[in-house]
Amino acid sequence: MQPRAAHTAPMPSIPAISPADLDQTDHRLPLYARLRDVLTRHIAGGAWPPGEALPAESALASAYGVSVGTMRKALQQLVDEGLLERRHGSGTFVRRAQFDKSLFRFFRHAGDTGSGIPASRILRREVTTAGEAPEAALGLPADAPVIRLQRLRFWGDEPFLAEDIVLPHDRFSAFLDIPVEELGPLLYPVYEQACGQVVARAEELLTVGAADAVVARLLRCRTGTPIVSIERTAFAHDGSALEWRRSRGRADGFTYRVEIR
Amino acid sequence: MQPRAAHTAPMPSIPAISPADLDQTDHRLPLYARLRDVLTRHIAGGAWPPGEALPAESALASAYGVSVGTMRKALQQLVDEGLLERRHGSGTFVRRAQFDKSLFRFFRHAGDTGSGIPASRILRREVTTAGEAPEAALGLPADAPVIRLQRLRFWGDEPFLAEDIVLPHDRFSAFLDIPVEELGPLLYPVYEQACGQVVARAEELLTVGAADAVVARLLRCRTGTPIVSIERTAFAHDGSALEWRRSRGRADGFTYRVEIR
DNA sequence: CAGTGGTCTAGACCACGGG
DNA sequence: CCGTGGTCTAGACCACTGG
Repeated sequence: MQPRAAHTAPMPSIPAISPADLDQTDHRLPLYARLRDVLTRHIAGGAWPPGEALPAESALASAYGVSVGTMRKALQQLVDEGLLERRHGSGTFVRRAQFDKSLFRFFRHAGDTGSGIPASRILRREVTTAGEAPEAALGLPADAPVIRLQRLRFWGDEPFLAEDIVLPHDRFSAFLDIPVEELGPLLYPVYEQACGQVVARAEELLTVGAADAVVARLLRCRTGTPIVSIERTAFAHDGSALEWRRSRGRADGFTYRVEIR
Repeated sequence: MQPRAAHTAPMPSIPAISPADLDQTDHRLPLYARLRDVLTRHIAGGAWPPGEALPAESALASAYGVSVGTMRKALQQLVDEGLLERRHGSGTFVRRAQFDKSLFRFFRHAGDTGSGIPASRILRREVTTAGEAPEAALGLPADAPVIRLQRLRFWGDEPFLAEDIVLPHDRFSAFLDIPVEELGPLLYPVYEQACGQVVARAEELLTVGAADAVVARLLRCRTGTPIVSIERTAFAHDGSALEWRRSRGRADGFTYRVEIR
């Protein structure tokens, strides 16, 4: 999609909505799906500030020259994907901090409040070729270039999670333009805004093992300490794999909550 | 598969559909939601054999005296819940074996195939009052009567999972009429067919701990062996809690897979 | 109160599947 | 070919929110 560089000017606050936007979408898709994609692009581009209302569905419908019912179907899909929130009587809103909720799960120690985002420090960022597990998960050939990230997360001063993150270099080359110091604790918004890559869903695989020497040093525990490992593969709307991530933390005090539907 | 209440007569193969069915639903709900509930009841009652088609949406709509669009919305909700499957050009079908897929997650040991349902043995069934964790999760008063089930699951001869299951006695009294020997490995279909309770979603909470004496005996391991515990609370469509369940198994060889949306 | 999203209708046309 | 579900339209009416 539209990979934007790190230094672009802020978006205009009044988004340019026009029926011509539809021409930039896949003509084979149904109209509501093309509307959904157009709106997704506007939302990802920051056209409407999170927390503020979009135009009314009737206004959007006439702006794009479609019926209200069709626009409703597009909007509803975005609600299902977690991008929008609709409030009866007041309007349609861009959801903020969606990543905390559905695509973000943490190790939690007994004492913490469970709210807030832990601090993180990036230990390394490099371009290499992926190992076996990541490349299989990302569907890449054995020698494809990838961006590899090593990160450590903290509650206060205590490291509790060691992360290895792997991104396909092709889609994420713009990610390398961003100084490591400017990366905040949340990466998915960066993927969206810098690389135009939107995470739609993810799979996680949990296992329990023992700390090896590297992990033990990072987490300040002994080799052999019980460790929980979470391998996550994140996917785009089209089903292609965007990111592979392995997070490891001490098993004591570990808590993982899932909603199943 | 579908264990039906022991003494009931077989269902009629031609379901009696009539607009009067709607009177038995909550009048405060929107029409499509009431249609959804009516259809759920028919499906749970076995009105349409799994794998065979329901009447066409237009036929259903006129049978209930509603418009096609409204009927479509009801049917779509059942698709989202996994009860139905629609195939363009051929029809609407009751899905079989839905419980394997979304509401069923297992401990898996390295060697197993990952397919199939493990055998299970029920060790105890009794009516008591719940402990602290279950009663809080079920939203019951401290001294409410509950049905408590202790169950052990096997891969072949090897026990790998010890389960404690708690059900509110009020809703599940019919469950006690079913002989323990007739209970198969899947309980949710029994809840549906014997007690009319349909599980719509669930929450699971994973933690890692050590085996106490009781669990160690059941799982044939030493006290203190690392153990994974999964606490699940299952909810009905109206949001009320139906079942609390804690499953514990050895941490080595443990695997848990989740899809996040 | 005016404006928003939520429900429901009635119908047209299209795309797919199987006989 | 016919019957199925999928898309899209145009509109009426209701229920909720906020000033």
